[in-house]
Amino acid sequence: MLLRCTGMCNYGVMVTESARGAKDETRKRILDVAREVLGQNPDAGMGDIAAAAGVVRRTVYGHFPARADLVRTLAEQAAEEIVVVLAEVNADDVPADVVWTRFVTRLWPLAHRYRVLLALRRGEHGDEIHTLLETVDRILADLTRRGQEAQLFGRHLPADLLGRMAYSAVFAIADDRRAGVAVDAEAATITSLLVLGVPPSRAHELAHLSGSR
Amino acid sequence: MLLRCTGMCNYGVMVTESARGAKDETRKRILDVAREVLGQNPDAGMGDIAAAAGVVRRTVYGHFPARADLVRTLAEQAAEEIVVVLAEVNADDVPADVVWTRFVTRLWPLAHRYRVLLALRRGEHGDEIHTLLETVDRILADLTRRGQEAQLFGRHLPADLLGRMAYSAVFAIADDRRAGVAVDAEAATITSLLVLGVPPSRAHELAHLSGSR
DNA sequence: ACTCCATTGCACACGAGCGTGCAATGGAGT
DNA sequence: ACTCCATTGCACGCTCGTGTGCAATGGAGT
Repeated sequence: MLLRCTGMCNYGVMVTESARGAKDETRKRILDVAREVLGQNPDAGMGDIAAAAGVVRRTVYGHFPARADLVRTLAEQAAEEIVVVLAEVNADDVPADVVWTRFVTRLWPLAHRYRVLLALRRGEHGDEIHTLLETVDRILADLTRRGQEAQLFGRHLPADLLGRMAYSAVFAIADDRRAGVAVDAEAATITSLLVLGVPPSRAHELAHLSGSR
Repeated sequence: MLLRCTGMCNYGVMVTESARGAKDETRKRILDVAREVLGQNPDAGMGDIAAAAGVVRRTVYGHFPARADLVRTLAEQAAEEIVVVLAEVNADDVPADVVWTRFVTRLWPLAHRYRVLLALRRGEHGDEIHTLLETVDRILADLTRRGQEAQLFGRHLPADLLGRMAYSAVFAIADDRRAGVAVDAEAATITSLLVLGVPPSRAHELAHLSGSR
């Protein structure tokens, strides 16, 4: 009952390396699979995840004491990755619409990894996840506001909501099963720019430049 | 075990009117409350719904033999209402962008009623609801295609996906708790038009005309 | 007063998912 | 060979939501 260790414990002790390596590998696989499974069905149980990962339910509990821990880890990873991308792309001396274009372009290939965030936003853990995405939302709101003040983005919606709409549009596109044709990064970029109120011609121009980079 | 009667049975027999009237009233209240409750939390149980409706759990089962029947009824109602609005608004001799504007304007005041559809689309009943919305999606896809062919809408996305994006944008706006300011129909209309690739100036013009009708 | 009947307030059985405990297995490192 | 230790397999107990059964209540219509 002393120091509950959720996840990474005795590092620095570093046992034989490959023994621990095996365990980490399993843990990683569980996380990868869980991201996929929960992305398609947020209500999937530990049993489903375990089966999909090729292990027994009991094993999952060996890595994550509770289902909530697994979900939280997943959400934290996703939010963290997005923040990193955002930090790399966001520069004050670059026009907001260009920043946004680069952001979406960078985000797109990873978008399927974050379906879990969208799927989880509603349902059970709404509040916890909302907290995790607060940082993302704030950065996005600032960027959007900057774009509005530079007359690059529209003012049809308040900045915070507008930012949320624009990037949830990206996820919505990536999310859409039953796409007749495969949708590419350029289409997603254009759509999100349109949401922001960027004129179609400019949106195409931006997306095309970024796409052929 | 003979003829299972889910919902409206012995009509035409019409018992004393107010006795049945009382029951229908309760049923209606349950549906109204369930729409609200399930809209906020798709995983809400029969107990939650009953409590919110001010009745006992057992009573709900008196009106809907199973939880699935309740949600199906809700989904059917919502889909039906949307189809009706669409039918009233959609005319071949009216430009697609005008039709769309009228559609969103008519839909907006009722949008909160249909959050349940969005909330239910993922989770448990995805397939059933998908079927119900097939009609809506088809009409929307046709309309969108018509707009694209008339050069009114963009071609950045295939027509079916574009249509879905545009009207899910409306629901997304209506859905957004934590809106600093109340968002009005005009803002929602503009946003969905932008998604469709309508130039901002034209989008504002359309939304404004429809708003001051 | 008498009769319907919608609602109530318990009772129960059932299934599903969670989280835990513990002995057994088996592979990789020494 | 011997030792770790991650994984397994099966055992529980627990909670929670579902759906059903049945007698009791009480109000509204006659």
